[in-house]
Amino acid sequence: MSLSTQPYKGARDFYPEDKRIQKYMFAVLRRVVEKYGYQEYDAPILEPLDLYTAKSGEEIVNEQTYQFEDRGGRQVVIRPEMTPTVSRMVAGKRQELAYPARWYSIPNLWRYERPQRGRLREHWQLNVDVFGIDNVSAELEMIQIADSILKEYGAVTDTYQIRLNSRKLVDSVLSGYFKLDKRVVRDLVKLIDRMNKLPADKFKQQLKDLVGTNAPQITKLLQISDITELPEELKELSSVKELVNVLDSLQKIGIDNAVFDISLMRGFDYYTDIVFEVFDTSPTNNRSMFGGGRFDGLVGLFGVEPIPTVGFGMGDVTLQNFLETNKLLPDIAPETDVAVCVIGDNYIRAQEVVSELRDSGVNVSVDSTGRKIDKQIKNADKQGLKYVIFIGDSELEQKKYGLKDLTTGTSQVLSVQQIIKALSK
RNA sequence: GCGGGUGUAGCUCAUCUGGUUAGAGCGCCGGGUUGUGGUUCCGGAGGUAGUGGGUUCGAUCCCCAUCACUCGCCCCA
Repeated sequence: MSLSTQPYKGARDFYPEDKRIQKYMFAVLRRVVEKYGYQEYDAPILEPLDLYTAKSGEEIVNEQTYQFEDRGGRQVVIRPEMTPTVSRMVAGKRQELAYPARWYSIPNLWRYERPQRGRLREHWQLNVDVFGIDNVSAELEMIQIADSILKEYGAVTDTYQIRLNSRKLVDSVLSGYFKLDKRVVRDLVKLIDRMNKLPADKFKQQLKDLVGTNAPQITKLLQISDITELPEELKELSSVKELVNVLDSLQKIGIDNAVFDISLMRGFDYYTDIVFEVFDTSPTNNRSMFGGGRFDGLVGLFGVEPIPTVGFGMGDVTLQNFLETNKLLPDIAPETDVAVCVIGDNYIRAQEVVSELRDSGVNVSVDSTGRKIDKQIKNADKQGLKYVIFIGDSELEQKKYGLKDLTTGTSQVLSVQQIIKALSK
């Protein structure tokens, strides 16, 4: 029986060509987020179990996380999300942080479930959070960042859609306006969340079972596509006014693909107010690429005064699907700039030239195999390198070396300094 | 956790309703005389058909189990 070469179920190996793509994707994320004044943090991949049981649903923690008992008898979880961790960190230094605190991270997260398109067991997720802002400028900034990220990749606005809703609004409507029982509200929220996945008649039936005579009115409400279509009495709610404010502001700063979606719920209980998601509009990736919202209560779970927080997360798997579908991933060159073909027994003598190149910031790999030149060139080409340099007896004597561009097939004979110049542009 | 699909060479796939030594393209390796790849020509290696069991004179093909991949459901961080 031989060992399998496959990576663990639902997790990916990153061969150099894959890692290059990831590096590119993350570089864009970091660049944009840092432009907005966010600072990077990190934390351990392991957390104590009760960090999650304190605030998430039982099922998620018990059935969808990797847990174990460590040698000291502690219940440990491999982090399935970053939000509890960052809340923990902020709570821990609550007194000494400068607010608003703008933080980001790109952690790898694990969840135990069946892999499918856009959803693996291990993924990386950009987490962007701002702590200490209690007005909608924070929500606005989050959406602006999300939008900037996609634009930085070269995405055009009709390939994605930003959807907004408000937990407060939904709550006011269902418990206030329709006077529904708390338990009914909770079930209804879950049902609405699945609205677009259920067949229309099935949804209708379940809705009727849940809310009885209110069904026609709720159905009507769910069909609203623009926030101005809400009944007049609801428009007076502060939650509605805030949403209108955000939507208007987005228009003003040039983001015109944001819409109100009263059916948008998001799975987590910890959201307290405005929530948003960015959807990939291509039919092959019918998923939200990222989502977030306001969760003012989390930091307070650690026994300190609560801090208003808005944040969002964005997974690398759905993002990569989006980028691939829209052909937004460039060809990414390897880290190595040039391969040196050593001709004859000159490996040691070539070192001086190689060092000079490296000292000038050129990434150089040296073929020390001693095999024929055509093999050496072929190998460099296969690795995706753009240049090779030939170093043999005559070159070392004349201190001039052949520089060959493998993409064009042309070559020049140059001094080391000239090579450095040629490679630096 | 539940359901559908798939599993033949490194990769993409053939093997026509079960029938003798399972094929192709690409890739890989070697060569076309000694210091320049990608084209072309010649040659070559490589598969116990995911794994285990069953039916059959005979199984890549049918049945069961199992594993993996994949799509969807549940759930969604």
